[in-house]
Amino acid sequence: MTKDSLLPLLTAHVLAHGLGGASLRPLAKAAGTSDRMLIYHFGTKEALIVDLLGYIAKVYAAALDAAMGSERAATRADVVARILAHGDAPAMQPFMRLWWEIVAGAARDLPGYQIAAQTMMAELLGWLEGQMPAGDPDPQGGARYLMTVIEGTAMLTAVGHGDTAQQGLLAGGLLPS
Amino acid sequence: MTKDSLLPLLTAHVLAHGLGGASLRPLAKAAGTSDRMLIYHFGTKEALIVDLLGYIAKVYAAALDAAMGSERAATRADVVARILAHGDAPAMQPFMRLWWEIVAGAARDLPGYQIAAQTMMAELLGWLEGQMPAGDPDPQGGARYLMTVIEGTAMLTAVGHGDTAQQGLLAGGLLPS
DNA sequence: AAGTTCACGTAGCAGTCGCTACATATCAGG
DNA sequence: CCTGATATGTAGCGACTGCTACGTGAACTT
Repeated sequence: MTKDSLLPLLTAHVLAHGLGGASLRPLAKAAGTSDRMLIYHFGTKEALIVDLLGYIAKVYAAALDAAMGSERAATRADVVARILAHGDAPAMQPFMRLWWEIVAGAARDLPGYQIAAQTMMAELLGWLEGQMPAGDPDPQGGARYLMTVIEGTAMLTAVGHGDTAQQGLLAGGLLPS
Repeated sequence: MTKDSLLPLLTAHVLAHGLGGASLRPLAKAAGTSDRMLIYHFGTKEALIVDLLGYIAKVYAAALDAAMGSERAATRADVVARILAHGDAPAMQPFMRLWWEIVAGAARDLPGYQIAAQTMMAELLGWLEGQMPAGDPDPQGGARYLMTVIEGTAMLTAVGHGDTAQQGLLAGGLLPS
């Protein structure tokens, strides 16, 4: 029972039940240990959360790499459509729910949240740059532009305004019609 | 001591200390009452939160109306610049921090969160529609497009990727250069 | 004047929180 | 064989959680 064998189990519990309300005893049960042992390994609940966020960021990076198709999209709209489909996949939804908790924690400057969120966004940006269509006039700037649009769409979707975002993407020429 | 006189004080406390970790006794102290009385008035903590979210949505609507300048912007980029400046104002930052908690709650389907978030986004959309430049070819779609971009920028700013979003807006022609 | 409802204080319930003290059990190195 | 570090279980601490039981003045109704 090392830290590294604990982190995947803790991640699974947090994906299912959330990060903000997580407490040591349920976390320990999910990981097959006791709260006593979690403190033994991580020292503090806060340190556990920080370690866990770092691990989740690495898992997210690996998931993005795995989802990276080798063929490039033909247009920016195709890039947007591809990544939105990826985010809408049922397998991604527990992660999406967790993501907004991470954003909320980052906005409140809780330890570890900012770094984890920045790591994941930097990873997404790199992925997007690699996905930009060949011959795009401004791949760097375009990737940043698409990331902004994509995250706005994700947020509006989370609060039930997904259709509004879709209409916006259409009006902006960012969805294949 | 009625509900309506309590809600502004509760809102102030929640803006300062967050919504997720709020518990009855600190809330009561901030409102000058006891936890006993909060339960007396609202019945349940959950009902209190739902009422509070509804009230906060109304406060947000009023704040938007008050911030609505009478003169229209000349370009879409000016609309974006104006509302981003509004969101970056120091007075708005406690609300922004709260906003991400609301989004996280909506993503987890906590009672009241979705409705409050939808109300606020609908209000913002209406405001944007009224702000679109005269002669804009597609005010409805354009407003939805700008809202998506603006919310994406807000999220990236919250996690410390504000500069990335700025570069994206520039590349998308959505910031006055 | 009697009865009813409202508004509020005090005290406390059962449960959970993060964390600790203490006792072991296991196992490698001298 | 002894010793020290690593690992784990049991019990519990004090603080806090949402919430309730109970009592009491004040106001309003009939």
